[in-house]
Amino acid sequence: MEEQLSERGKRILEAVIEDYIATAEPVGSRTITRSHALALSPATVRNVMADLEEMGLLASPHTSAGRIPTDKAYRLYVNSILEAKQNLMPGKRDEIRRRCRMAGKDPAEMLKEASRLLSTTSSYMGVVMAPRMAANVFHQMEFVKLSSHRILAILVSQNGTVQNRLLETEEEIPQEDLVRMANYLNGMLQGLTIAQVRERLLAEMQSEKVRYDSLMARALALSEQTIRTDSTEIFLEGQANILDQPEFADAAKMREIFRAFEKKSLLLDLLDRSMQAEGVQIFIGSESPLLKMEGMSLVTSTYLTGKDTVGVLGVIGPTRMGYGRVIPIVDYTAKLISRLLESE
Amino acid sequence: MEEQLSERGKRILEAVIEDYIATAEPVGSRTITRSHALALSPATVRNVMADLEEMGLLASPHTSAGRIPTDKAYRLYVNSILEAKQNLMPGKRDEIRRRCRMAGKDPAEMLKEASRLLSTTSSYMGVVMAPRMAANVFHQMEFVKLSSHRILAILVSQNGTVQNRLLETEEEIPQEDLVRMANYLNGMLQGLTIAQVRERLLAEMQSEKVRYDSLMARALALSEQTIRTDSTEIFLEGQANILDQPEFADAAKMREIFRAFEKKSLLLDLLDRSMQAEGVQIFIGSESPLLKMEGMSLVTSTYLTGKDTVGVLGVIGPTRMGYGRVIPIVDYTAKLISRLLESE
DNA sequence: GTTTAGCACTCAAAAAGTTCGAGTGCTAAA
DNA sequence: TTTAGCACTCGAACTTTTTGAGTGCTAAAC
Repeated sequence: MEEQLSERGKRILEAVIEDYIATAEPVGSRTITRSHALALSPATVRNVMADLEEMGLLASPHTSAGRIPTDKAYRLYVNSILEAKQNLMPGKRDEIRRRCRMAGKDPAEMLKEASRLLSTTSSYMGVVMAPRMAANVFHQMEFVKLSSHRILAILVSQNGTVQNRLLETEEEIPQEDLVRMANYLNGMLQGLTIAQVRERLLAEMQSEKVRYDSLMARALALSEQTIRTDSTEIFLEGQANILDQPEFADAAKMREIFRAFEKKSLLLDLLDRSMQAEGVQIFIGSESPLLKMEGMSLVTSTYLTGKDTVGVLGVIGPTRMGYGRVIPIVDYTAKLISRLLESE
Repeated sequence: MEEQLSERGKRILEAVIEDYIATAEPVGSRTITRSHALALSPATVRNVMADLEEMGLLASPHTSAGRIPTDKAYRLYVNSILEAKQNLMPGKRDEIRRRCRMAGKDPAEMLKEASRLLSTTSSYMGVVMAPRMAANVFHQMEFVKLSSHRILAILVSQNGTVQNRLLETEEEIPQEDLVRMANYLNGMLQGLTIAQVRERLLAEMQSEKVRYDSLMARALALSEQTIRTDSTEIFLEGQANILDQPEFADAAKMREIFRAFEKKSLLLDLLDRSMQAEGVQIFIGSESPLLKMEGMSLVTSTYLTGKDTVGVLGVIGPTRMGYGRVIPIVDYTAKLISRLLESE
């Protein structure tokens, strides 16, 4: 634990990590001297590896197997990549752009597409969390009368996000009233964020003047119902990709993982956390608070859809993940999506 | 193949199927005499089983194993269940109703919820195909101006289905014009189905009078863009459930299945087919045209969301599925959804 | 003082060999 | 027609053996 990491140690550690990422097999001293042009004999490498093991950077599954990197080693490795700030290979960049057919899609669809994009280009799972509705800017509200007692409420945000809700009313409300209600609300709520809208509606419902205007009261009630829910959407795509990872080959583990991701609330926690900081962030295996994330890592980046509306997207894969490849993909995709979504 | 199925043969076949459904293990003559109160010795059962095998209803994986039912046997079995028209256990019925919290949801969300419902109550996969948009009845169209060159088009069907599309315009269109355009279109398209709307728009775009009214022309163009796509949505839920099925325990098979369902087009074909006929339909393993469906069966039923709008929902599980349980679930859910969705 | 060759040792995985028992088909008696 | 009896089959599960990649240590080489 004490000793400082020498330059040579660093190179060997890197070699182990890269080999392990490539093969998913414990890496032996021999393999390393062959694949990575180090002018060292296996014996020397062995010595160094023993040191690395002592430092908690490598572990051996059993005596006569090679070494595998620990989470601590991955962390070191990833940090050095992040520092280097590698650029995305131009080929990949083109691929991403090409696959990114977003024309005419509304934001929700675009995010789903982005998730799919992340999953196919990384060949792991893509995940995108939509910005909290609360941060969106109110643009317009509309009440569409479907039949005598059914009204469809449509809430449009400035960035094009649409939320609708089907409302059943006790008494029939005439069409003109619906229009007047919408006008009244649209005037009142212009330019507020959805969170502010919510407050404003509640405040307004308390106020004196509303007491005597049943139309307004009703308008407030309806809009309040519409805006009440704020379920953050998460788009998780490419789950089948993780089936290809040898570390999850056994059925029990697979099941566990799929079950874990079925409850999106876990994921939500994690993504929420990575929304705190800007830019690319990485959670490696045990660093994540999700027990079920054992053996998995998450590479995320924040993206913007407007001034204050920030969402998170990223890639989930095995801890043994091609970080060098994935990090730029996530980074670039986040920027691309920000560009495409930012209200002009 | 020749011989007719005797009453006794039928009972034994049924016993084999039910045991196999319960255990997923080949069923031996012994087991049957024990579990199903047949006053017969194993030897007799063996004789009968040999006959059944000859008829192509049973198969043995190898000499010293029990027998498993063939798809042909399942077909026979399922038909007899369908004839019997079992009712859903009242407990299950309550469970379904209770879990079915649909208040305030728009149709798309309700269908997704229904799919989840099917999956949890059956413990297989739930699948719901939304009715083709084309069959929906046009109710209203709305253009919301988001910024100078971005317009959000919202298309509302009579049943509450909403479809929106983000449009970029070359030149800025003033708000009043958007309102006039919407009014013009809404007047023209009232009460038509979406399919008819599409035709009508195209026809109108050809007509003389539009040539000289650029506003109308633009209105038509925008609405045509909005309505152009008709991607049928499919909601597939509970995929993790099939991981619990012993027959898919091995990783390769799982992967194959997940991959197959990732492309929803395959599923679409199959569901489209089952939309031809009314009521509960069953596709057993090899009967399905999907090669990948090997070992899987599909129980579907049509549902209605209006007069002519028909969708399909159902359960996908292993061929070795509890049909007696699943069929009533699917049947009842279809009816429930029809009731909830039918425009009052 | 590193570095490396050499060597005994370890241990999982693969291969080969055993045992076990559920299940069969056939025959002959009930 | 049914059933008891019995020899036979064959995969699953368990054991044993073999194999070889990999290790740690020691002592010689640089």
